[in-house]
Amino acid sequence: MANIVRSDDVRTQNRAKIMAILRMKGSMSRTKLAQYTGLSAATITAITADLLERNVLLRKEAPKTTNSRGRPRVTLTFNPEFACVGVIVLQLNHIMMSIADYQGSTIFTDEITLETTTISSETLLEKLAGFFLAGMRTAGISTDQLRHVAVGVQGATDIHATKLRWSPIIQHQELQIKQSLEPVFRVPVSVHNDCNMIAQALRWNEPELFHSDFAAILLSQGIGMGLYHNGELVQGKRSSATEFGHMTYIPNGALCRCGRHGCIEAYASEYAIYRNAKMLGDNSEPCSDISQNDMDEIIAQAHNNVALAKSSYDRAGSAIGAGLASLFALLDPFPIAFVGTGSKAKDLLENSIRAAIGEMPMSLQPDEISMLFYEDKNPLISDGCAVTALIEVDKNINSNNGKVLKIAV
Amino acid sequence: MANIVRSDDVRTQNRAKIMAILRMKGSMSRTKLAQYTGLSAATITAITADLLERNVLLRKEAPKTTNSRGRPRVTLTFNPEFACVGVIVLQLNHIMMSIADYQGSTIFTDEITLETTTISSETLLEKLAGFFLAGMRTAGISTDQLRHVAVGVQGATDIHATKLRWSPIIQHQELQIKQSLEPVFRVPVSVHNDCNMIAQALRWNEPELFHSDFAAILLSQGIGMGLYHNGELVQGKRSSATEFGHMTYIPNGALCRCGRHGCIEAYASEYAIYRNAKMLGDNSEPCSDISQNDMDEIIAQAHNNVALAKSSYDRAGSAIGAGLASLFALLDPFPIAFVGTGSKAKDLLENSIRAAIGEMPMSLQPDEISMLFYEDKNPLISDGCAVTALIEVDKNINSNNGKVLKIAV
DNA sequence: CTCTTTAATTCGAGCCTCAAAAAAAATAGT
DNA sequence: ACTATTTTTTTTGAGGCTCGAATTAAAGAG
Repeated sequence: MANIVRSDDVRTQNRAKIMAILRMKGSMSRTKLAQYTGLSAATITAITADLLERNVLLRKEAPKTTNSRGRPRVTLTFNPEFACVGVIVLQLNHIMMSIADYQGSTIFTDEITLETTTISSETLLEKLAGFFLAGMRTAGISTDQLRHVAVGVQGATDIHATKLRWSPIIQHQELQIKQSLEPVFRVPVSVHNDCNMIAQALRWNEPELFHSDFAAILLSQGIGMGLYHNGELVQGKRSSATEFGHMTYIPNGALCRCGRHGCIEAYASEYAIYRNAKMLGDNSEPCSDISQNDMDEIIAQAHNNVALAKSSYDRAGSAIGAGLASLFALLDPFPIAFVGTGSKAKDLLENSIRAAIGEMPMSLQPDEISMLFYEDKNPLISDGCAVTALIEVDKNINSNNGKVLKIAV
Repeated sequence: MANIVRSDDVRTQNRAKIMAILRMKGSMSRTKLAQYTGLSAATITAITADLLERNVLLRKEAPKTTNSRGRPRVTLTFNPEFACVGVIVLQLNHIMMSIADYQGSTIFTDEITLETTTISSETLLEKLAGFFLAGMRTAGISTDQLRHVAVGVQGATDIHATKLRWSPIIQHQELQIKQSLEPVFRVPVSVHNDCNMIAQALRWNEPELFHSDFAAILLSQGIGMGLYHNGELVQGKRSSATEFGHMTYIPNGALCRCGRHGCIEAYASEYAIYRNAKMLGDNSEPCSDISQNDMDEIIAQAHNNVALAKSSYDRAGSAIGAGLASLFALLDPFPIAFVGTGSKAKDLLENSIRAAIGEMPMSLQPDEISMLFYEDKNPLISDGCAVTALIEVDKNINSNNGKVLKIAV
């Protein structure tokens, strides 16, 4: 139900609208803002004057290319120096970090490897914090400028973006990331599923293709999904993740990493393709450390028409296609982005995916469904986290009237 | 993006909130309204004064049971005579209609049978209109009082609630219900999927059990679903229906009524259970006219441990359970209402459904999932339509400042 | 150096909500 | 019967917000 509306809620809403448009478009003049928002010029002046005074926005030097008559428009942008945000991406045996200014430009980035599976929760959290702070120091950025840190993780997070509920990359459950990092960073920390961050990044980078309704499917060790429906991220009731990989493909079928049988992941993930191509049997224990070389080799075999390799990819495609068919039955068809090393096998997968989707009940042609492939997931995850962090800062500025939100120690 | 912009939008929002609470609770005093909405007493007075003057609300004679001190509270309700709404439910060979007053009490109801499958679209639409208007005359209600007609149909409607896109009960596609009935009734007409109406009714009747996140699954000739997630009805991008029955259960499995193979419906609908129990084969043409007697007989056999009958129901339960497991992987587990004659077999289905849901990856116990069974679908569909129609009228009063919206001929 | 054009700002009107004060309508007590 | 008390509702004035109209600012055109 819509919330109570007071007079100053109107201002908050409209300011949010202006900031959101500016975030999306980068920069814009007041007149254009009035057109986009539908607000009057007077209101735009009032709101932007406030934001300019508070140093949130900046008057940008006009390009002056337009040789038209009249008073020139003044372009407004976010002030890059107003704040900065941090990104930490936690993956199997790998941590990335980056720092972006308030305009969204990355100003520093670093990564390290470390054994995530054997390490204790406490040590892992200490490492995360230490590695990020080291990056801040190297980049020469004072912690005073930091306003938010978004953490992207492989695994299921909770709906409130506070913790990692379950993940294949760590042994113990319930990694309380927000709770333990906030006292260190002294700014709000949020925790997000990597696939959702990929979807966020795609939505940001290619709004014409991916906006209201689309899915990003991550093909790697596991199978993940970030799904937007009606312009909103689809999340569970408690957990963040739309666990596409754990939808049922074959009842009582192949053994999945999650312990159940017949999940899509048990047919379409790297370990599933690997064990099928190596004839290890559908109920053999999922391998967690398959090298990229191993996978490349299977792809090469498939390209050379080695039957077993080819059929392994066919099976993976069929599993993904069947899952998509089910999803399309629920929400109608939408475009899909396949992300991650698995999409190196684009040509091996696409046909069987389309075949398995088959004809939709509503006589929708399968060819209408657009599929795009992105091999490199990491820049997308980072970008998604950065955007998410910036949006959080924007929200904060808006609701707290620009007061810097710091966490008490 | 949220859209509150102007000062009067604030009023519209807050008035909507008051009306929604009053709709839900039936009646309430101004003081209680202030508590529930969080608005100040002054604002409640202003808004309700306006609604009282426009005859939308009514001062209800106080029950006077409370022998407390102080000025007695005046209870406010919707004025039953302010308007009335119509309901038409279109099913296989069957039409129901009813009329409800503005408070939601049903004041007239009627039904007829007619061959929906053989009739032409034009004749069917004429029949619908004629039957409803005849009901209005019999009930002695002037068409001036009518403010909205909600049509509930079996099949997929479009997202704008204007037409029936596809249905097993008619031969031709794209039945333009809104377009052809509005000129006759001269009030707005909306078209809704029956399962969504069932969900709406359950949400209304039992808000403690079914509110933000739940599904209603209709078990009858086909398998339908009305799904609420995060307090909102889940709909497709273009079509209304979450086609649970057409999610894939067994790839390339049994023949479904939709023409594809392996849908849940091809295992769990009446025709699926019937053809399995009668050993007609999974690819035999789906029967559309199985009598309730036939189904009752199979249920009786199953209760008498006839293996084939029992296994038919087991299989149906497994199909439904597998579908739910997939849905739970996407959205986390939620309570389910099983509705329709199929839920007569409650005891035969529940165990195999729960078994197929199995253990959820997030270590959620399957017993936590509450399942309720409702044999009689029709009152739920009617109630859902009535509530939907009333909400439409409320919206209209709110946005058009109470002016009666009539359709020009 | 003035005219025209376009952008941005200022100002008063009109809403809306809210808190505080006032009024209304009952019961309790003497 | 009459006053005090209690609770609900209304009235009143202040403050915030957006909007349209008028005004000011900052260019190019002639």
